[in-house]
Amino acid sequence: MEQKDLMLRLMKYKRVLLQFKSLGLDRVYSNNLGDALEISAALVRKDFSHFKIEGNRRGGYSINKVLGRLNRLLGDSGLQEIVIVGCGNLGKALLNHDYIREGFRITAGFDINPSQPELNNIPLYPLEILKPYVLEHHIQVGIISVPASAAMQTAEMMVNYGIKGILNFSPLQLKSREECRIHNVNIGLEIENLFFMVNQAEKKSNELS
Amino acid sequence: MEQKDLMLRLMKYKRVLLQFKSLGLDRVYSNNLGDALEISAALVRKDFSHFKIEGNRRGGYSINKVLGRLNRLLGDSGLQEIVIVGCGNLGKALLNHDYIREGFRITAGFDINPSQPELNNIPLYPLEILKPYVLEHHIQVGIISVPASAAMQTAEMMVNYGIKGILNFSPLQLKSREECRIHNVNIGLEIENLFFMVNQAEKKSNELS
DNA sequence: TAGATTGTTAATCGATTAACAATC
DNA sequence: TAGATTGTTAATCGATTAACAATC
Repeated sequence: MEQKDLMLRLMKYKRVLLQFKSLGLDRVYSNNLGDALEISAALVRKDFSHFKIEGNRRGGYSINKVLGRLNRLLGDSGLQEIVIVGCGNLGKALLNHDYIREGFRITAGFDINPSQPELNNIPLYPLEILKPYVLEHHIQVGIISVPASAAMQTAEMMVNYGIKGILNFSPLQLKSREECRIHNVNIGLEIENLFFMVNQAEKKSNELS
Repeated sequence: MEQKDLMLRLMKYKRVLLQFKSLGLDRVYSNNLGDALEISAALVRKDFSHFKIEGNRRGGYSINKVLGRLNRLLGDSGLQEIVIVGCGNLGKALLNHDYIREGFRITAGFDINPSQPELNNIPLYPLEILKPYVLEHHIQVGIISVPASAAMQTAEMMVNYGIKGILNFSPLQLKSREECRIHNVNIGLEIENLFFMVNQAEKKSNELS
């Protein structure tokens, strides 16, 4: 959890700072960032000092300076290429979105049986092409949006072809391994969790009254 | 984090136990569950003992007994109804999935301009219908799958109509409030994070060689 | 019995926060 | 200077783990 949370925070700092900047601001205080991320100002300062991001004891932090440092830390590694395996509705939804601002670009979709040759200017290939494509383009990260029944073998394939990171949208929980990090986005679990918390909150407010 | 993580673990226990059961097993050991969830066996026992879920010092835990207890804890509250606001590709993808096994059901989709009257037997309504629908059906949880530009006002509406939990798929980070829990699923952030971790792992292996 | 697994205590570990001196 | 904010230390807090006695 630790390292992952910290890095997610750095990415969030970056996004918030870019927003502030686009609003015309030059400097921020630790408590501005704390408010935006819903964390304490102390934690912001701690994070920054951990990475030698320095501010001014009166004037807070220079947005540009912090952004520069964050880009170096997060690897301002240009536009990264990713692929999507599984071009049903979910895959198409992801293909339709423009992620370029977020630092990556979906360059191809794969499906056992693509319903169309391209979508949003991104080519859709049959699954057989995945291996040569990944090898040729040195793809490091991919998205799985196939049905649960195909998820395991899809992941297997992707790992075999050398993919190092997978975002898995299938309901099947996949395990990370040494050679490949897998993040599971389990929509059902999230909803179930929301219901639980909502019910909790209700119980609590009933107790009070 | 604390409570939320614990509850997510309980849900994962439940899912894994259901799988084990469907495989014909009767009993499990703490280390089976630990392996499945990628946590330590000690944590499993701790969680169980915290909720007075008892096992047998030699024979592990009875799957049925644990499941019974988990259902009571998690609120085996029948099939819950949820709605989706935003029926573009992502919304359609979610509408197409059958979540009944996961304990809830999407009963309606809403869009400023629905492209079709129904999908997967679920009616799609224009946004004006959202308010009466939510009130009449006592909807507690909803999904936001609208573009970033519409996300904030969509959430505002939903909260006003009395929705208590939102799963937000738009790239705009929304804040939870007292009256309504919001979970953000930020795909861009997840991918960015994967790239970071992949690069980290690479660096580390380069250092070793 | 011998062996294995639970249940629980105490130890560890790490993340977060409080608080305040340094300083702009 | 007076006031405000950083940078950092020490304290807190809570989650996780190690370890082992209890016991099936």
